[in-house]
Amino acid sequence: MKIATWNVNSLNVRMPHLKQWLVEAQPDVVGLQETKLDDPRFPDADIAALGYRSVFCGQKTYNGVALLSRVPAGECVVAIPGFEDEQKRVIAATIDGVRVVNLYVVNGKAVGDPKYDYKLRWLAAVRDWLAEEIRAHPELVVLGDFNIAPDDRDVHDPAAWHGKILCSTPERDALRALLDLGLHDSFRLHQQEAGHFSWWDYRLGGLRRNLGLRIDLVLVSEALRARCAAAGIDREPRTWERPSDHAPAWVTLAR
DNA sequence: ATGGTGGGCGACCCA
Repeated sequence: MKIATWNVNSLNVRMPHLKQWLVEAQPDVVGLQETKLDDPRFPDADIAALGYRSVFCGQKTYNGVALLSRVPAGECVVAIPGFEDEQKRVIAATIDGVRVVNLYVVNGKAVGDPKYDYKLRWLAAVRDWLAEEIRAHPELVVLGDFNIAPDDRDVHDPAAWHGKILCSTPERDALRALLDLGLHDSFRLHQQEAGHFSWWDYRLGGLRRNLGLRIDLVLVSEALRARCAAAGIDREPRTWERPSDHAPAWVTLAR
């Protein structure tokens, strides 16, 4: 079972990319972020033609998340319980017996910005929610655009990024609090090397100069850890014409 | 040099 995450930065623009990548990568489950489509505009028929069911929770212009799956998704949840939030950033469902939570974590803009405070409050609410989810569903995958680079190996220039947005200690502590629920960064179960990234800024020739961060993660619960056979990042779609600024990240779970 | 590119929308906001 191959499970992936991809921030597509507008599903309208990126449908051709998504199609090509689905054919090539053959994932069983995909969490999408930044679809930027309200629900009536979600292209579920086009995606069904590619062999995937869709559940989705979107809004116009900003945010928007979806889960695509080969088999039907059940028990779908589209908000953090008990947390007032206008922004469509979460969708969870049970697929083939695995609970999958797809997050589009708040970017935060800059340390100290009001959006940064919202990011930390949002992550605290997610932590409380996931504590309940992992209790109810021990076989849990939490994936998405976390907008946090877990440690300095995940940053092209740790000195330049030190303390900055996506790398600050409170953000990393908030991610740590999620991992402390009993989740593992699947990529680091298989790869310890620095310099593997999932996002490159459109500006400054970010991809060409490899000015990247690894902020797109697939976390697996302890109960799934032994089944986690491989993990990786598909850099290639980032090199295609008119790409998303993010690359897909994935994990395969053995039966 | 506090820049730059991209998406969506509608003449700025978000990343």
